Amino acid sequence: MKIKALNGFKDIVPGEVELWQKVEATARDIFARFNFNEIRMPILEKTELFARSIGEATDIVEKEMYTFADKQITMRPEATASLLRAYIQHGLHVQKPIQRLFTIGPMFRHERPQKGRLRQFHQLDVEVLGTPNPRVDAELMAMGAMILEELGITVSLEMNSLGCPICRPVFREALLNFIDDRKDALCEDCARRSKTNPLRVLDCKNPTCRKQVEEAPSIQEHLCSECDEHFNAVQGGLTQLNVQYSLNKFMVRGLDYYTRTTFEFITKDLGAQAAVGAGGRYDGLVAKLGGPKVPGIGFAMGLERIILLLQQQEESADNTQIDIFVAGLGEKASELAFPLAHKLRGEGLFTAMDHEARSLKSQMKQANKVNARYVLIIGDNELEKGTAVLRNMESQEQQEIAITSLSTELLSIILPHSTGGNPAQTHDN
RNA sequence: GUGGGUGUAGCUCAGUUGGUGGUAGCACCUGGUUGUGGCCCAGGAGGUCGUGGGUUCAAGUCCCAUCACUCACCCCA
Repeated sequence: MKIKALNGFKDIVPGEVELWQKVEATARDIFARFNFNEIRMPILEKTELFARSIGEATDIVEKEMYTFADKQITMRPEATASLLRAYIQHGLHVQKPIQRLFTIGPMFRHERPQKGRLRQFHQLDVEVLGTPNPRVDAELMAMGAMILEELGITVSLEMNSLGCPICRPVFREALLNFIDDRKDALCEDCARRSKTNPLRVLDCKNPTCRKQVEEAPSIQEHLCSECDEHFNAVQGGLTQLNVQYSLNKFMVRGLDYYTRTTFEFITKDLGAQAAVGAGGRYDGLVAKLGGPKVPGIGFAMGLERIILLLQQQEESADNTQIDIFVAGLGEKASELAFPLAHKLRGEGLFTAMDHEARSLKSQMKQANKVNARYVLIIGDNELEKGTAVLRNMESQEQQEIAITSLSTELLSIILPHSTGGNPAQTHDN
């Protein structure tokens, strides 16, 4: 009986992992350009943290969390709660009044898996803490758009405001009245939602609900003057930054903590899982978790969904490269080649070699397969002469090099990777 | 949690009315003269036909169950 990965859990194997590296590298690069700092948190937290931040009555907390009940600890279903906990615990607001933070890592939710939805999935998550400035809202959306754009993913950005503790209850009341008038026409789910989280009735997918809801009151017309001013300023900022967006009065959030600005990056190409990224402002949350009274805003993107979109676009995967393949022929030569390869690696060369004592033809094939730029051939002939043969795989030219000065000679001929970085990133040229 | 679809080689898949598992493609290994890659050719290796029952002289094929995967609902990134 073979042991397989758990349902909803996936391995990322060579050939696919290169795409992940590309996405993460692009995101990190852009985070740096926007002056964000990385933070990493543990995966396990006290269950209470998520109950308090995400909301007791949300689906995530009610039935989707991986919890060790006896220990009252839970594997994080999202990043914001953990990040804020760390922010509060380390007093980061004292060190710097405005913190711009990002994190990348796995999240866990026990849902039925489907396309673009796994039980362990990965998010990149961004939070700006310490300022209510609407420019930050616009800047964040612009950054999210830039990441997706540089990856070559086309999405639309939809935005709404959910108001604040002052104006949202007023709107909620108006909405409840509206729903009450036509509750018979709404689907079962919406009947339930109207009690638990009436705002969610607005984004029901059921066509008849949708039709009913078209006439529903708009939150955008119920905003208090501060929220309305903020909402307008965010839109002004987006225009200044030349970010395309559309307003969607039906867009609400499943998590309790959002206030004012909310937004989603939507794609048409992922079936039911349309949201590639989503986020919004949560001005009361830090205080609610016992921290300072600072506003915050953030968003998360689903890496699996981004990867799926990239895979749909182009089958181009990796081409990792090797600087030199060391081919030893015969026992004596291999005896010399083995430590030589190690030395080259120490010098910074990406070096491959085969330990199975195979034929030269076979080793050449391998060298070709791993994309080696050069092959160094050491056999009995060479040992006698005190030389080795260096073959340029592309030009097919070969030259002899004295074994005594081998590594310095090689280094001068084979320039190490100019980027010095991950070979997966050098595939552009 | 609720529905639908699909399970044959590492991957993508053939498999006729039940009659010994494929000459299929990709990938892998070894060869095509003595020590040179990509192309081509030849050979090789690789499978408890998801699992467990049942019908039958005979089941990959029919029936039941179960598990897994997958899509959708729900929810969300």
